[in-house]
Amino acid sequence: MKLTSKGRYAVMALVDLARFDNINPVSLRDISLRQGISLDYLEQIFSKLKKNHIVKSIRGNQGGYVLSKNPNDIKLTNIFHAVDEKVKTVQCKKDSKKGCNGRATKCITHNLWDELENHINSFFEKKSLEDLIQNKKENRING
Amino acid sequence: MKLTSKGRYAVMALVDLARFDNINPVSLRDISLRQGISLDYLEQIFSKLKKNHIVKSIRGNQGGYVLSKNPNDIKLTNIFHAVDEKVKTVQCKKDSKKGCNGRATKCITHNLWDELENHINSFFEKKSLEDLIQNKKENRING
DNA sequence: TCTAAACTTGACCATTTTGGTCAGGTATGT
DNA sequence: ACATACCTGACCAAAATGGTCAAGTTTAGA
Ligand code: FES
Ligand code: FES
Repeated sequence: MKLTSKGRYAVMALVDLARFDNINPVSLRDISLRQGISLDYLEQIFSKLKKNHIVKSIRGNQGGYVLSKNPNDIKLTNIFHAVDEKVKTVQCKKDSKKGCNGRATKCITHNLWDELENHINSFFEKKSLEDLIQNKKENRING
Repeated sequence: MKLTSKGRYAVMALVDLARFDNINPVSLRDISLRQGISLDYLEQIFSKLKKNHIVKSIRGNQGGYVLSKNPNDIKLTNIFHAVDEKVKTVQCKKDSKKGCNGRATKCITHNLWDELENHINSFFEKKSLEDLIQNKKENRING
């Protein structure tokens, strides 16, 4: 079970973006340099974030991206959903009665994996971008 | 983030095994047929389970595998650890002060991923094989 | 108006991981 | 002796990952 870089980068980039308080658009180039993420890869990620209305783009010189919502309204769930980072504990479809590999029934551990999936998703539903900035501020005060 | 088949199969197979109450050894062939898992693949998995003292093997005719501990003492953590199914939310080493991709410091979201990892692992530490058999029995009574 | 900065799109690709298969063994109960 | 079942290790195809590369389009500002 591992978290892919795409999901991790998406959150990192948005936290970086959120720190600038939406006053000026932030260029991907800046995020790329600060966070050490390939610019080309960031472009792929932000294209998806934009399609999912998490960020807005401002084209042209001095352009860049801004958050399109309040950081409190952007949950990790939304971000992960936008970049196709899904939690998958099973291979069989939820709505189907069939099991994995096309077997006739669900397997004996099926409930367990459902529980696990819910357990993980609940973490993503609770955390918002705001929480991550808060932590940042706390860290700055404490450190 | 997905759970690999290896981890899923390991748990499935052990639940199957645990249902037979350790009286007679259970052959991988039987588990393979009942659970729909390739025999050759099961052998790889059980080799690791054996090395980690989760099961014992009995060779020869009428041989097979038995649990080497009480189902209550076998947590999902132990099983996953045995088959190298790890939870990895980051790429950087925990003990190192360096960040991912060999960067000098940890990234701004590092704490978050640590939290996530702990959140997931806590699920695996709580659940034992016994819990899964219990559920099975309950299901049989209720259904 | 021209140009550089920055967004946009989509094809492409090397490496790694996954989820196995295959071909041989070896041990042991009957 | 022979069938059953464990054991070992090599091998492999397909998918996912984590990008790169090329060729644009849009717009601010000189
Ligand atoms: S997880 Fe799909 S059938 Fe059990
Ligand atoms: S996760 Fe490795 S540096 Fe942040």
